[in-house]
Amino acid sequence: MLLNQTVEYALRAMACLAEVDEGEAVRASDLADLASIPHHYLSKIMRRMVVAGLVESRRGHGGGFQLSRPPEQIRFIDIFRAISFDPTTGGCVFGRGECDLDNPCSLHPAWSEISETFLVWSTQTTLARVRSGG
Amino acid sequence: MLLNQTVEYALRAMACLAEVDEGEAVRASDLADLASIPHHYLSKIMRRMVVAGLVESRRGHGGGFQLSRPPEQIRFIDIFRAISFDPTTGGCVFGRGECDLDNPCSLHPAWSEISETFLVWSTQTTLARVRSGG
DNA sequence: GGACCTTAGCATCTATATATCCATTATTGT
DNA sequence: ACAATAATGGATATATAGATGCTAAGGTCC
Repeated sequence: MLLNQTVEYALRAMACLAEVDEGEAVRASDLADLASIPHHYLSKIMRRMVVAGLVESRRGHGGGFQLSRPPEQIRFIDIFRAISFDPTTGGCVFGRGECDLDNPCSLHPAWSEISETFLVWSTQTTLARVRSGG
Repeated sequence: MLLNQTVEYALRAMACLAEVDEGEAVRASDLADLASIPHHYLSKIMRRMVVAGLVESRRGHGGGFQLSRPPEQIRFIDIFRAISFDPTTGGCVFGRGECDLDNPCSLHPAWSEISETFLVWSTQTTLARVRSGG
């Protein structure tokens, strides 16, 4: 798969949250079932979403998780960064410090092409895309 | 980073091989220095390239590795598949069996957009791109 | 044939990602 | 106040990725 397991889980969980009515909290265990994610592991992931400010949590009876703002204001890249998966920090594929736009390594052009594309996609795609299904 | 470490190493090593003159073998240790890859780890990666038929190896004095065919005939996806990183086998991000084009999950459209893009890129980009630097 | 070079293969070790368990804390409803 | 509910946090287990070391096997050169 293109992304790692945790990133995939996070995306799925957030997509599920975006599908439920706003103002309604979803319990961690329900979310786990809904998105087919190991219950306990999901808790850890959701915590990171809360810390990043993407999700609000309520404890106690009737509690659960819900998006802290409208789906159209939550970009995929926000979710990625919330779990420390930052596509922009890749740097040179060669790992060479001296590689930059002025003095690019041989892989640079081909690499930045796809890397830029991914960055743009994750910046422009929001959870609203999920709800509309478009 | 977008790709995992091993995929990145493989890409770097192959790019280095593509840069040297054809017909000239590069020793594993030289290649490791050139591409900044741990020596012993590179050996394992190169073995996979040999098994996949992308690279030929010669033992003994004057031996080493070299591409088994011209750079323009080695696609990035060939390299990825050689180390079991196959971007096409991702399937549904939701992990739902019932998700397909007729009955897509809510993440499907957004997801297949970037996933298709990556597939096309890795299929159309070859090591020739590395040599020309374009 | 013998000395030397270089990949091949295996076994192992460490780090990180992934997953689980359990006690604790906060909140709600009665 | 009490009991039930649900997130939180820490400790720990398991799997996989990443890295290393050593010996064997194959090849070159004199």
